Amino acid sequence: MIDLLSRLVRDAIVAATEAGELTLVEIPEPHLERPRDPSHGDWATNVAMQLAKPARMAPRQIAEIIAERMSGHADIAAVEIAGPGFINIRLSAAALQRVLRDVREQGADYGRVDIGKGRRVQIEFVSANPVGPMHVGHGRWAALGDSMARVLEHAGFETQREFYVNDAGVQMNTFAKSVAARYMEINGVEVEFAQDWYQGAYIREIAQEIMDAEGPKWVEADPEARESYFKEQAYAQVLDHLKRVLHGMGVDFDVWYSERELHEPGADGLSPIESSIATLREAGYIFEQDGATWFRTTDFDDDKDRVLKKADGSYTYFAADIAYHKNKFDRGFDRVIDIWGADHHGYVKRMEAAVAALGHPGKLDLVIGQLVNLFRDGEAVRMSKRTGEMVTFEDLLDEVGEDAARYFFLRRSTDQPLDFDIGLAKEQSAENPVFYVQYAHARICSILRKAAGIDTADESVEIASMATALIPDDAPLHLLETEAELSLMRKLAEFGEVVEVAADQLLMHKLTRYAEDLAATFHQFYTQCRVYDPENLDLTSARLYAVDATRQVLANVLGLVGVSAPERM
RNA sequence: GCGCCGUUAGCUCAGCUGGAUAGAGUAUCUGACUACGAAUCAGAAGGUCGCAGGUUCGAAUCCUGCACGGCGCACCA
Repeated sequence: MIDLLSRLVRDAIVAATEAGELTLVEIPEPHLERPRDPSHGDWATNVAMQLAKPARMAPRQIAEIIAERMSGHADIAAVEIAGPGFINIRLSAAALQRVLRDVREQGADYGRVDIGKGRRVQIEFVSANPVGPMHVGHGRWAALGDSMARVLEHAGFETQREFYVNDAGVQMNTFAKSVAARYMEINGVEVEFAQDWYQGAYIREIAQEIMDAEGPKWVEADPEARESYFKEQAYAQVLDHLKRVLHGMGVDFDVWYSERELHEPGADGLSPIESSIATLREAGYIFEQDGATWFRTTDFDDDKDRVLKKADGSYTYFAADIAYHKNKFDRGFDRVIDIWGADHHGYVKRMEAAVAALGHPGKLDLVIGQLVNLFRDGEAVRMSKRTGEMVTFEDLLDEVGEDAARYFFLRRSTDQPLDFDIGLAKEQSAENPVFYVQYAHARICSILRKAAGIDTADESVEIASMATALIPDDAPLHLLETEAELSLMRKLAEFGEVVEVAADQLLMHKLTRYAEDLAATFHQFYTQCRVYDPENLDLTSARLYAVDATRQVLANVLGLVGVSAPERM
């Protein structure tokens, strides 16, 4: 719709210029926006104000000329000039009614846009270290990244979800030592447990599982052999936990990328890390100093240069991450998105430097999400990974459920810290927005069942096909003309723009906001318009048509959020 | 000390690349179910957009400075 209007405005300007009514060298791309105030119409443009200077005419006079040439189109009910020179456009009822036909025709595909044009984008998110259970912040990234993938797919991108597993660092050794020590304790052997090892109770649980499976035979084993065996066992358990929890909330990764691959020599004898450093060296960004190998990130606006290879010969985490990102681009992605917690934001500059130095400037989007603070009954829940005092994400899911968790995580803009109130998320009341939206969907299904004479308890009926059979294709939609009906259709028409903005700017909270808007608009419509009326079957079928379209769009937006659209609650 | 993010109604937050009288939800008060789901709807009240300058036809939005809060600032990951 916006494209159509934009073209109409532009055509009007071109025509007026050709007719000599306007004197312009260049025709601008008109900017259309939705006025805040509904009395200003469905769309507005300030193009007349922008043209005032180049055309050397008063904005209102230009607006008159454009408006004159726009009116008369079947999709436009009115074109008005307002204020200093705004052109307010009101869509005709016919244009809005056509939206309903689009929804019915396109179904689950309604709202698709094509800003991606088939480009391949990879989204890397969560990427929790495999040394402990997922925490609540990881849950937020999981919800965010997965919805982002869904939205980008809806916007014409080919997407891939990837989890980077940091399974190669010293932390893995610390992790192994911690588990081994607990194992020894279980077997009554006194061991020293270092301050900086993992303190969490889950370490003991992992040790216990190994104990249960294999008995005490590792007590007498060579400490190194024990550690390396325990490392792999514990790692496997944690990875399994991560996959299980993520799958439980509907998040499935296409690729689990192991950092270890980056340290393995390839066909040319060089590991990916070594060869990516070689690439940077050829490009002239590498130097040696104090026995270490450095990457001159200050060439790219970083505060200081960064070490890639330490004096002791080992590589930094950053070196591995450079190799990893080189690998991503080598795999042919046109665009790469990383979602990081705010505690890693200090890392942004150097990563951007690396991607630019590798020859892919501008292809990396770093989304920095603020952290999650858990509250229970107004009290902050204190957590520390080090001391092991924590509510895991799995605990939270068990308590509030996947729908509430995912919905709450997406409700705030990502650069806003999230205060997550466990009590509120659990509450099944109007205070809880996820129920508000789901209720609208369930209510619609109930109306449809009612109109079709189907008992609410009958779960054998598939709503969508039932509705298609119930509501005729040629329902007299021209009967839909009250304000409540028009508002509903306007809101449905907005969905594509929401997808476009969410995809373009990676703003997932637009989805939940729209979902709540649409639900509210529907509830208002419902209050004012009786849908099922045996005395007026024409109007009934037209309204059922609108109601079913609303059901479809609610299902679509909830699908992007990753939350279920229940048919009864 | 430096950097990033934030500061908007009592509370939690929107405000789309500068636009018209700054919006929702919630809390408070008042109304609406003997017809489709009241987990709903309608109305009232609630603001110095942290502070001070600047840019221009026009600023919550852009620039500068300051204040407050969160998070970072390793040859850790």
